[in-house]
Amino acid sequence: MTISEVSKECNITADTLRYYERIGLLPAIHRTQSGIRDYSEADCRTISFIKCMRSAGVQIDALTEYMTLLREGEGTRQARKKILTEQREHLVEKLLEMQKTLDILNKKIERYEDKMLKCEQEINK
Amino acid sequence: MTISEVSKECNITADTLRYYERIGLLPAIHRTQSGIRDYSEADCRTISFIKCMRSAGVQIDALTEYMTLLREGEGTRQARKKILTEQREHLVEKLLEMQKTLDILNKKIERYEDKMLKCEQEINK
DNA sequence: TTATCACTTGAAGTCTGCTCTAAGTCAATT
DNA sequence: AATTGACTTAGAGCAGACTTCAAGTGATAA
Repeated sequence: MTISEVSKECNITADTLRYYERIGLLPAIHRTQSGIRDYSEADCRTISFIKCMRSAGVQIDALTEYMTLLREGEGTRQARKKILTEQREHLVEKLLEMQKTLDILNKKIERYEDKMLKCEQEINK
Repeated sequence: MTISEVSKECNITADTLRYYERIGLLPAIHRTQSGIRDYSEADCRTISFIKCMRSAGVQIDALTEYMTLLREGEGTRQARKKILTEQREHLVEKLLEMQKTLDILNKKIERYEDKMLKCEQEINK
């Protein structure tokens, strides 16, 4: 697959894909004779995974570390698992915090609704 | 309250507090004769609210807009409510996305555990 | 009185994560 | 043969959100 195909399929710009490769988040992608990137199915799955993690706020550094270990093979399984569980913890923490914020927002919005209702009643008296 | 007291209480650096004031997210804080910031209880509540929203990823721009409207008074109630409900929608969206990511992470970690278990069994044969 | 300390300012610097530009290559169509 | 269009590169630029710096003020403790 060419960069633009992957870009469309994964909804990620070509610039970002090249950027990810440059910083080592993606491996060196296979090229055609003319030097054009040719992404494999596995590359696509990797990209989807990265996109998912990034959209949830997982830092590029952590992902890069994980991907690097993955390329290093079997011996790094423990280390990879550790990264994933760490990131899971961060995620859970963030989720709780956001839940708390959502509660506060809900209450605030409710108060706005109450106030507006009262105003209307005042007008219709 | 001085900037350092607020800084400690709200767990936000003095630099950030000054920065927030400079960009208009916080109002011009009352000063002592010698020009030192003197935060009120209301200021503190505002700061706590901002901190909460920021930690959930609400953009400074949206908060600034909200705070500006708040200072403009009663006539801006509708507009303020709109901002809050918009931000709530963003939050809910993000929460769902993160939940999805968490599921994927959980599955991936599970697979690591399975594999490791199998390896152990292999060794103990 | 001098040193210390918390505060002040405006501006520059930093970090993360892209995003864009300029200049060029290559393959395919007109 | 020339044009089109998708690709390539290195490197610059940008947005958001701080963070640090340099230089200065003003109150208080030794």
